[in-house]
Amino acid sequence: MKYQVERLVQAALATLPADILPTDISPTVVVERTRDPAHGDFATNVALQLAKPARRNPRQLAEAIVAALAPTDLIEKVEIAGPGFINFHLSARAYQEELARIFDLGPTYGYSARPAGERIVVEFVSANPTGPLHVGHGRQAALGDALSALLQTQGYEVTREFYYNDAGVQIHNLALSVQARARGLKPGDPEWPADAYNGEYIQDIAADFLAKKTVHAADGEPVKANGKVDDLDAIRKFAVAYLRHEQDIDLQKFGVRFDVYYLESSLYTDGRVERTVETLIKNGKTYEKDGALWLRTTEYGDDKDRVMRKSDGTYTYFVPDVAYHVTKWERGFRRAINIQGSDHHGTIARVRAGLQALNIGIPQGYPDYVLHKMVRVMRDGQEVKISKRAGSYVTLRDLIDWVGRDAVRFFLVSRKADAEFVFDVDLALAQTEENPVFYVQYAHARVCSVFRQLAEKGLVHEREIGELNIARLTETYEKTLIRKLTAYPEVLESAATSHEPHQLAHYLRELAGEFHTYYNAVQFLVDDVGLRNARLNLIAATRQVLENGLKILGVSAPEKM
RNA sequence: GCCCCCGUAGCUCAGUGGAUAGAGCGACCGCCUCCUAAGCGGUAGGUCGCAGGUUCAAUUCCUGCCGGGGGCGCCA
Repeated sequence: MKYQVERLVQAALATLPADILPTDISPTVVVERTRDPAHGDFATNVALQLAKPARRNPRQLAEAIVAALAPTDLIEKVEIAGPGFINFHLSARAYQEELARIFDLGPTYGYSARPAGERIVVEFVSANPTGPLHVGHGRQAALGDALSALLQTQGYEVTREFYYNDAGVQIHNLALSVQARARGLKPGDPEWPADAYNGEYIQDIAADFLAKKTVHAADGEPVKANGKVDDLDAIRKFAVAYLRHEQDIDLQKFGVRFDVYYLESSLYTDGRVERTVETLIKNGKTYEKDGALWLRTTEYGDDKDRVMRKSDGTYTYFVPDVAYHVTKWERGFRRAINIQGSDHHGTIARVRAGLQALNIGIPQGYPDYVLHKMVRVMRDGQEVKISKRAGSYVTLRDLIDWVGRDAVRFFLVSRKADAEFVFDVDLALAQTEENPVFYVQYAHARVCSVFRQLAEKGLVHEREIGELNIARLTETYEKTLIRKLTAYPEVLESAATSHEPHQLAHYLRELAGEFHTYYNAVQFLVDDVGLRNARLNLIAATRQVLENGLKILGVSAPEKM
């Protein structure tokens, strides 16, 4: 709908004579939803924007624009208001057409009509296979999956990707930890390794290793333990497979699926890390100092150069990271979005610098990042900092067990990523008024209930009759609800392009609110067939939009509560 | 010291270069002979951290300061 108004204004501007609007001015028309319904449905400030360059009084200019608008039955009334805003009041017909689109498109209502077809990779979670997923990973999973779904509504072909840091020191420490547990040691013992992982899950892995069990991660081969305590390599393989499988279970419980698991170790085995380093050396972007190899990241805006190859001959973590991002580019992803904790923000400059220094045509801002702040968990009015299984942090599994998947997913995307988040377990558990998840789901269930009652009365919903009677939906709360419903495609576009899924969560909360108001104000199952079906159309459309929006967030839309 | 993010109602948070700054919770007052009261209506509550600047217009953009969080490793 917004587009239609935008195009209308644009066309009007194009027809203005040069003495009113000089031809060298090419304005970008911004049409917005009005905040106050008295100002109509949409408004543009284009006359105010143009007033200065055109050296004209804004109201005068607005009048000229309005006069040049092509006639259309989508708009009932155009007004000039305040200093020079142009307000558009849509016709009942415009709304009827939009409601019809909701029915016709169903689950795909709100999707962008433009077939972008561009491929984009969204990387998220990317947890080290050294322990259970924590609540921060949960925030990433909720954000990443919702953002991916949002991008899909805009026509992108999205790949959800998980990067496994299965090489490096932390994996070695994991193997040592399991080995120590297998030998009967525990944290605090004198022989317990210094950098070991202390969580209880290490004991579980050791026990299964000794019992010669088999584990199977989502995309790997089954790994059978040989039970030999001295075989550190076997322990490492088993422990990694074990923890990857554990993470698979958590993610599945959370309703998040990945298309690609990319293993850091593969970057070494297929020579990509070496090739990356060679290219950087060849391009003259490196130098030797103190027995280490350095990358001149300062040439690309970093505040100091960074070590690539340590004096012991191993690489620092960002080297495989650069090699990894080259594969994203080479796999045809012209856009890449990484979702990470804000504690990683310092690494962004390094990775981008490495990609630039390779000089293979990757643009400067590649990849994009969405950084999120920490999650703190409150329960019974106190912060929860530890869990039995992981030791030093609350796991995603704990959270899902406590409050259920729907609440966790909705809560974790309901705030801007860059704001700190306090997860209130008691609030999420409350199946009462103040819990936003239940509030939205309840709206959906209530519509379903109305249709069940309709069937019990032996009646059917007749859409065409409703459409003929849409003009009878004249109450304020009916108009407000229609307006809200038809804003849905704009919300999806905005949330997708700004990488902000929380916009959708807020929208759904508001939409549910408008519905509850409506529900309370009128009876739907009235004897008047025309009015009844007009109202049923409206709430059926509401149900559809609620369902579509919740699906994007990975939250269920129950028919009964 | 440097870099990034945040600072809006008692609390948790939305929002915007424009027309009276919003929601939920909490407080207070109302609403079930009626499709789920897990709901709805109303009242109260704000110098949008502080100070400058840009603009016809700043809570929104810029600069500085104050307060909170995170990051500044030959760790990942």
